[in-house]
Amino acid sequence: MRQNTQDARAGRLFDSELRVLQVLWQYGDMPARDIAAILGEQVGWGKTTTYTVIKKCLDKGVVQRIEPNFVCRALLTQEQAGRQEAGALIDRLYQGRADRLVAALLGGDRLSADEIAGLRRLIEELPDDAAVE
Amino acid sequence: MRQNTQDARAGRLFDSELRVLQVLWQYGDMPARDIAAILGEQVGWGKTTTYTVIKKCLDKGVVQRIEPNFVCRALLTQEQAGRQEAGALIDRLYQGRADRLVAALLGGDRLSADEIAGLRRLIEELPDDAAVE
DNA sequence: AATATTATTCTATCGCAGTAGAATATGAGT
DNA sequence: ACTCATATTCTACTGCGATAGAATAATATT
Repeated sequence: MRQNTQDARAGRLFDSELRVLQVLWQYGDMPARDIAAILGEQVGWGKTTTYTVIKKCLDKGVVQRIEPNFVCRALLTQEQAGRQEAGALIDRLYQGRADRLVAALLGGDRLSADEIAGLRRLIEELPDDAAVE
Repeated sequence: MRQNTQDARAGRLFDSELRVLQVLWQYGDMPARDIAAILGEQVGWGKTTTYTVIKKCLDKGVVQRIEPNFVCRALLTQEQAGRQEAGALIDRLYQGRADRLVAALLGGDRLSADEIAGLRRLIEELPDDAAVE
């Protein structure tokens, strides 16, 4: 019997893969062994764990392997990953309407006054007719 | 060897549980057997599956059982669930900064012109000093 | 009350994300 | 070329979310 009857998230990134990507986003291209060192220290992973997860990222096409030295390069930007995940959340919990998520955040307590001010500036600069669909 | 080295999501709702909640949000309080009927049709679940998932919701405290007739009531609003999930996403991918998520959405293509206009109105009505932290 | 039907629980299977030990390959130093 | 150290792969275990069959309890029907 199949799992996840109708899977909404296609190329979902797992937490473990995200950890690898985050290292690459933070430090740029980097040999696998260094990633292992960093994640070993940051989250206590054994080095084989890191290599295994990197492998999955390679298979999934979100990381590229460059020789020599098993240098890893993220093929997905942090922005792309963020949008992708946000999109999945919006579909799962906000009936596909991004504005409802934004409204929920504006109405919640996760935004400081400064942040709201920044967003206000941002949204005022946006052209009225942006992103016509 | 513990799994999920440092789990960011505490009371996370699983997709299956969300399905049950969504039925309750949509139709209001409802006997388990009716939920099973709906989910059987909507997503093809066997009825025992529904009962099992409902049980988990009960254990987790997000659904309340009311007798007679095993009536289920959501103890978590859709808004609460949405904020909770959004918060997890923000922590996972936006360094805990909600405004970055909003900015990403504003910069993306998930918002129509109408939606942006609505948000602009919303944000303009917000007091400058809302949600001081 | 005996029987049929439907509701509910008990318990189990399955697949996958997370994790890593042991085996192997690669390179450095002599 | 040989030894040692380190890098990389191979393979496997584990826990849990998803799913549901079989057993039991409750209710309706005759």
